[in-house]
Amino acid sequence: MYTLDRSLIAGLPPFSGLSRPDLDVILEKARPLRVAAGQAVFEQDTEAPSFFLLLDGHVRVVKTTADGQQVIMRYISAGQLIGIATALGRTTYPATAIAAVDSLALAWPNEAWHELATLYPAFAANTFKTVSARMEEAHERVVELATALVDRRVAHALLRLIEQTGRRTEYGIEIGFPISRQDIADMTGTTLHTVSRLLTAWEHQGFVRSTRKRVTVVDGARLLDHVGRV
Amino acid sequence: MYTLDRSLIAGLPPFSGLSRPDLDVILEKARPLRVAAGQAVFEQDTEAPSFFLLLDGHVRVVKTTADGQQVIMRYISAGQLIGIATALGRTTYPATAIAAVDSLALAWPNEAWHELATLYPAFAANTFKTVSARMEEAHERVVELATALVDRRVAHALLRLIEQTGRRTEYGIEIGFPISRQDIADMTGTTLHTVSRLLTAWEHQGFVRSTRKRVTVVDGARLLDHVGRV
DNA sequence: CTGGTTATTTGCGGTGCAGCAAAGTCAGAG
DNA sequence: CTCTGACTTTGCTGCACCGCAAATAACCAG
Repeated sequence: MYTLDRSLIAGLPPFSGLSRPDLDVILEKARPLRVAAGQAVFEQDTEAPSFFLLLDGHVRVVKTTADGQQVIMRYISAGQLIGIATALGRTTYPATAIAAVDSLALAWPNEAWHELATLYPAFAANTFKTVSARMEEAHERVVELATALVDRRVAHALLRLIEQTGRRTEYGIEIGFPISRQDIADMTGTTLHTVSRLLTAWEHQGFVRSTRKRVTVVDGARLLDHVGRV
Repeated sequence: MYTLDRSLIAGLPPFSGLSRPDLDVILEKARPLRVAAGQAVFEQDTEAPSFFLLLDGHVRVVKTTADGQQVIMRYISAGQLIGIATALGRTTYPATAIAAVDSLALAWPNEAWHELATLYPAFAANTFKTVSARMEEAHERVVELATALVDRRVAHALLRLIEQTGRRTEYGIEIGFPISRQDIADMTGTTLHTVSRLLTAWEHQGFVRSTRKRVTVVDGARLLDHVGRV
């Protein structure tokens, strides 16, 4: 058993601008959901009955193509909404969400979204901002995939990850959850072999350090400069 | 001089669900803008004073990278909004918009968007739908760029274009505006040379026909099947 | 501690596609 | 009609990257 810390939730972006009583009404409708590492929060192309707020942990959102290839669309950290299919007018999830570590989420039934969106304009506005931001991120990724070489794409992916989830360590900034070479490859449209080769090369040059499922960026600026050359 | 055909505009997606008097108020605030083929409607990274509705013609939305490479994000056809930077909370345009043919647009000052969005909920909701749809398109493109080979990407691009703008002709369905090999390359992250080679190969096989800046898809189904094989 | 599973490294050969170069083709301006 | 610039085709060469294979290396359960 546990109790929700409402004051923590009140500060999260999806609910910014909402009054405390309003928030209580909203939280009333949610149920907590624990997800073990490696387990799915929801699966691509299945009926979408709920949307979620990640309270703790890290979740990767993965699209699988018809021929089985996987692409990691994004990593979700605590405080972010996920699986908001209903807000986009969909009835199925467009991707699978897998917990990268043991995670805790709140789940709302879809009906709640529509109630909340009409009752609390700030909530609808926040969702719109989120969707806008994700559209722009996706556009930037399209540009990068269409124009940049693999080393640049992988470097950018690492820098984005440490920006979103990085923790200071003795040697630099470490990505805040376990991530394999395969995962990084699935984020950047390459193979685990190529990622492995890049990481070892960069480790020799002192830009990064890595062990099994852990990556630390020692000097992000020099890494970016390194891959920047034509 | 010309007069707006309000009944035509009333049927366009961005304004669906709005009453005729409401629409008149909205149209009052717009000014017409003619753009010759090859001219920019707006330019990337410049101040965004207005948003636009394309009434006639075709416009391509292009992002240019720091090192000068171009990526065509989308083609806009008549009836679609464009340059809605302000709706996304931006003050500059994230891309350049170039008329592919002589085109006609309506331009509204940004202030109008915020007025309209608050006065007419249906307008805001339509915009949200548009942004959601573009986010999903962008996600699909990320997946395709990350997993599919060039021939598949080019084939898909052609099929999307004929779906959006195709006109029946004697031999098949022709893309509704002039488009060069370079343009197709900029849509799919490849080079004009590769596109040229693909088109000639496909022409020999009877899938497409093409002349200078014109592409006709003869048999889309067989083309897709052809590039689908591993 | 030990065996088994999962993740990583690294070499080698193959290939999809870019880049360069040059010729050919078409359209519009004058 | 012809000249000029824009577009397209096509061959050749090279390289970035993938795919396969096999050897470590790290973690986990019992």
